[in-house]
Amino acid sequence: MKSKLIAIVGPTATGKSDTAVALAARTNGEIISVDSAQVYRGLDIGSAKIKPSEMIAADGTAILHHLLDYLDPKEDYNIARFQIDAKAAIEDIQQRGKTPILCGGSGLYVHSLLNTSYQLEKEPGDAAYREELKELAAVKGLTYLYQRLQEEAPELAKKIHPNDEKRIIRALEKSRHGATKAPELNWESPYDLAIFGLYLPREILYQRIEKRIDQMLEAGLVAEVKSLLDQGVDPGSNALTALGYKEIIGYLAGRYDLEEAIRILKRDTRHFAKRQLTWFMRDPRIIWINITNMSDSDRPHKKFSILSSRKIKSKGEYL
RNA sequence: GGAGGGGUUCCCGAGUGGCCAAAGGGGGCAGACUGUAAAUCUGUUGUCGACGACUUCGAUGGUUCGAAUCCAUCUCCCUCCA
Repeated sequence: MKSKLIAIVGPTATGKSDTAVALAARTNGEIISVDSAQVYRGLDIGSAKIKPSEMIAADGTAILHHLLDYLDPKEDYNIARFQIDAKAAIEDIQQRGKTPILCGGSGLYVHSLLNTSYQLEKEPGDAAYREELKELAAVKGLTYLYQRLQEEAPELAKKIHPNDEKRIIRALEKSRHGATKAPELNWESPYDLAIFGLYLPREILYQRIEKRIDQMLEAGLVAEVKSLLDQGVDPGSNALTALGYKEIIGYLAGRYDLEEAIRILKRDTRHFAKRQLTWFMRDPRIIWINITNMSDSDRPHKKFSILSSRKIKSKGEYL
């Protein structure tokens, strides 16, 4: 018998965090953040991390959050580590008799938890070899690497575009450790699963994104980035290449003015939201909820009542 | 008032007689995605009953078998001189 698990997904700026808190309060749940930027300490404003005060539900229940703020921004991170950490958190929550609620917008990370085909432990990483391949790409050209991949692991090469350096290198890395082909995608979940997607029409979504970015600026995003830099975090680090950070860094480095940085950040965030949408729309298990006509104040409640009463519109219905 | 430069597809910007529905970039839209994923990469972007047709390169008229490209007039913008 599979154990129960709830997930709240959707593009950025749709109010996933609030919804998850409201839901957790009613389901005796704890929240696991599925977000590649919010794992870092000090990335608060730009990553739109939930504040401690917001972790208290309307009825006063304090909701526990996992996988937030547990990494130094100087550390590198990856999906394999995330999978281990998140699975441990899920198990921990379940053992205490609570309901794990996944909440986040990193599509790949969500997949790695909810699809049995993601057996990352079978595909070890090889940092040294990766560096070597990067060198090779720079010296001999990407085409050379791609051809090498085609010879070594044609099945792997088939799924990768010749321009996609990161994936070519990773595939070569896998091939060296015995992989010959990519795993099949499936929608089989290890859990008794309910995934809810928060949906907003594109136009409204984009408005909310812009508004949220303006608020981040007001809340001191520039100062946050400066402080991270002052702490010696490398501008090219994993943490600082996140949205909201790399754009402000460009401004601080004098590559353009603040106005331009904001423009770029808004644009990049729109692009990101689209990618998130593309990712989640593929997943046939997601139950989509159109939250257009819910105001900010009643959103958590309404969202919750929709989720709990199961008066849910399916993807097909609202589209 | 005089001299010069320029108005190109959503935007920027190339194109100086046919190979131009028009390079390139941006933006938009769509997609991929299994150890950097808020990353990386791809496709598409005048209209249509669509291996063809139609409309487009400030406007109008002309030259030519053929024009975004040449000529004339008009119009708007920019620079310099007065």
